[in-house]
Amino acid sequence: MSAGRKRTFDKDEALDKAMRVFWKNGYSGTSLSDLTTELGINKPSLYAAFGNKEKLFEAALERYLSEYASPLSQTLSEGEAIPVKDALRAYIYKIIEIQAGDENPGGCFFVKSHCESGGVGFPDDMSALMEKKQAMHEEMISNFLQQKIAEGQFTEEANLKEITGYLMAVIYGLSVHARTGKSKQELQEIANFSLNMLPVK
Amino acid sequence: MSAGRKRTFDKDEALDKAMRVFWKNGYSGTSLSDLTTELGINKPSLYAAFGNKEKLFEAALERYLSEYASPLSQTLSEGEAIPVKDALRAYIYKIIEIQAGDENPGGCFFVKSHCESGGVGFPDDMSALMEKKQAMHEEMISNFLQQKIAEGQFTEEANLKEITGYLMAVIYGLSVHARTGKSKQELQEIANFSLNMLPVK
DNA sequence: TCAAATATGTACCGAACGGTACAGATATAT
DNA sequence: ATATATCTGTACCGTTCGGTACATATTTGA
Repeated sequence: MSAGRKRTFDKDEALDKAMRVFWKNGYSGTSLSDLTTELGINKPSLYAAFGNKEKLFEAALERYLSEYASPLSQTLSEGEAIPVKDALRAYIYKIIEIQAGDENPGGCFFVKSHCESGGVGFPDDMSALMEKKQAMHEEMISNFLQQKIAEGQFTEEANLKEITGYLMAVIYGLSVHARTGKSKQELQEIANFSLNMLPVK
Repeated sequence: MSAGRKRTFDKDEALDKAMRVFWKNGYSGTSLSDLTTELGINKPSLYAAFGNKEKLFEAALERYLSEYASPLSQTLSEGEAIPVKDALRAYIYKIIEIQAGDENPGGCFFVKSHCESGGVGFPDDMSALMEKKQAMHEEMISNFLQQKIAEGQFTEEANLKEITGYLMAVIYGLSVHARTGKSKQELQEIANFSLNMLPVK
């Protein structure tokens, strides 16, 4: 073990708190004071542990994706034997739990960041990173749907690109609805309505 | 006419520019320097004309709604004799023109503001105002759909609240898609896909 | 035991923030 | 013509911004 004084806070816990602060306030809307107050540490400790504001934001976003997005994606890839609508319903219900859960800020951290992306205060590197993550998410959904199409679960005229874009739009839309304060139940109703209309045999 | 030196800039033009700056960067992401630079005036002139940053933002949001949202709403209310899908398609196509138009920042100013709402840097009064505007928009769409249901254009099991929530989700989702850089054509395909599945007779 | 290494708290940095005082310019009303 | 009203430009206000220097407190390895 290396020499030196021990850190008095849990780094992972601190990152989780930082993620929630950014999730609630956005990158531009969050100050270092907001962070140090919420994390209960002071600036030098924060900088020693995470680099700077931009790097901390990036770490927070990565954490959000690995903690929330990736496990949900597994829901889809594991649901191979399940009818496509049921798999998607399970997927979207979990998303709703996150975005409308009382323990979290409303909505989706990723969507919120997308809305900030491109602005003058938002780091260009981050915009580029988000574009990449966005493409990965789209590809994941597309792969899942491709497989279901190959399995013959969709009707013949179903178009992969359209369904993918549609599903992402619905997910994005639910996220904004969640941010505006819609309840889990309302979101679930909308999700079911959206799924029931899919061109599935 | 009142005495005093004349204003050297067009107030309406300045407000339009301010709207676009906020639209691109958000409330927290926009500084007074950003505004004075873009508007080509200095701070005392800006304050004399618009009050302060918060009031200017409010005026910009109101302008966005009256310039873009309200005329579009008229598209719907005028389309009384038109089949519901065609009316909605015309409505959403116009939205797409705005949100993916090269002359504008990407996405929807209102959705972007909703994502900022509730954050520490965002004025509470503004959050309250946006909630009101949001409710008005929802009611407008709901009224339109109610009428179409009354006309018998939807199938019997169609539920007003669900369709309204669904349509708003689709519109929100398209807005986020637009912010991530999707082309007008892609957005139109997604819009058509979304509309074609509606439970219309 | 003591030097090296790491974390902490205070106190500070220059820059940018939102906002304004004030002097000078320019218009109208009388 | 002149008093009054309004706008403009400069220069500044106190505060907060993101970020850091430095002294002190702990820890480990030798």
